[in-house]
Amino acid sequence: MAGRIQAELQQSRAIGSLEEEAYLNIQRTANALSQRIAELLRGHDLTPAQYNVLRILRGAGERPLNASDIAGRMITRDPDVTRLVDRLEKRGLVERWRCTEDRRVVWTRISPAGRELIDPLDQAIDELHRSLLAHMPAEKLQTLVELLEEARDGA
Amino acid sequence: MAGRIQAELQQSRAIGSLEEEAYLNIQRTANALSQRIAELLRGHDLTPAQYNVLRILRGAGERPLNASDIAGRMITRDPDVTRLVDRLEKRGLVERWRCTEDRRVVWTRISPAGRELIDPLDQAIDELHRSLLAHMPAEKLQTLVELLEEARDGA
DNA sequence: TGACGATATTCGTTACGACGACTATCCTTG
DNA sequence: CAAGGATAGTCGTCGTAACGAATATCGTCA
Repeated sequence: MAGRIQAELQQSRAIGSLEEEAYLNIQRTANALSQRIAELLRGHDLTPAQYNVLRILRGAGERPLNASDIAGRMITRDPDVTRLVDRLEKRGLVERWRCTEDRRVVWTRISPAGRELIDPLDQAIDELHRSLLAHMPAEKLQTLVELLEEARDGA
Repeated sequence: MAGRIQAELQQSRAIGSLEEEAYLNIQRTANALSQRIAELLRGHDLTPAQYNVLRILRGAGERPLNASDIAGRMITRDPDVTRLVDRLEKRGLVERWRCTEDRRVVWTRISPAGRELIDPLDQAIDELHRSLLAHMPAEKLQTLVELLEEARDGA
């Protein structure tokens, strides 16, 4: 019967596998949640990627990081980090200088202005994270985390 | 003790809430899985968004869709559909013509070439979807789907 | 020392997705 | 029928993320 309907609609994949349904649900959920984060950050003229870089740099404290370090802590490739940090430097949120011992590397460090921008944001982001999933009991969240980790094992 | 370490590293949010952990896991998993899909499609010179549009159009059969229809079935906004379909038209994968009754709307339909491109792809995509999550029993996938749906309820 | 491979970054390009603004067309309503 | 609002689509712009290629520098080893 389902096959009949599928043939008529010419949508042979309309009713997909459980695996596909899981895939689509992961994508939709990731999208819905990240939009809310982006929305909050937009009010402070930051994109999620920029906020992410600033947090990574702040996490390193006074110790500067190079592009590969930053890329390694994100999912991003080195080439993209350059331009991402370019924009942050242009706004004075990070400082960059070339390493004198190894002139190939460029050190990057968060600036005081960068800190001033993201420090007050932490609490808001943390609260948003919590509130987005506050309707779920901890036990379910724990299960969700475990299932997602397991899901990634195959990819 | 944990607070001590956090203070030293200046990473006050490094050890986040369970909600944040869930959020990050959703993002990472979505990313890991969609990369594999994109990889497969790249071999056929299609992006995920393009494949998505073509499947939507094929699903409509002979009946053409306008930009709002297409946008409504994706997460995408109307303005972006225009250019997305522009590229598909340039490659002859879709046909577009202006509606005569209401000259504001532009009908879009998948072309024979478009069908020929995606028809053989369906099986490969379906198999990839399955194989990416094949290591998880159906029961866990079902739980995952339910938890993700519940997670979205808050956003 | 000089050639060669490895490493770190930058540059060029394309596509996507978000924002807003603009145009064309239709529809209503006075 | 004309004015104004609604609708459908397009255009301009930016930032991100992917690809590959190019450049600069370093380290090694013959």
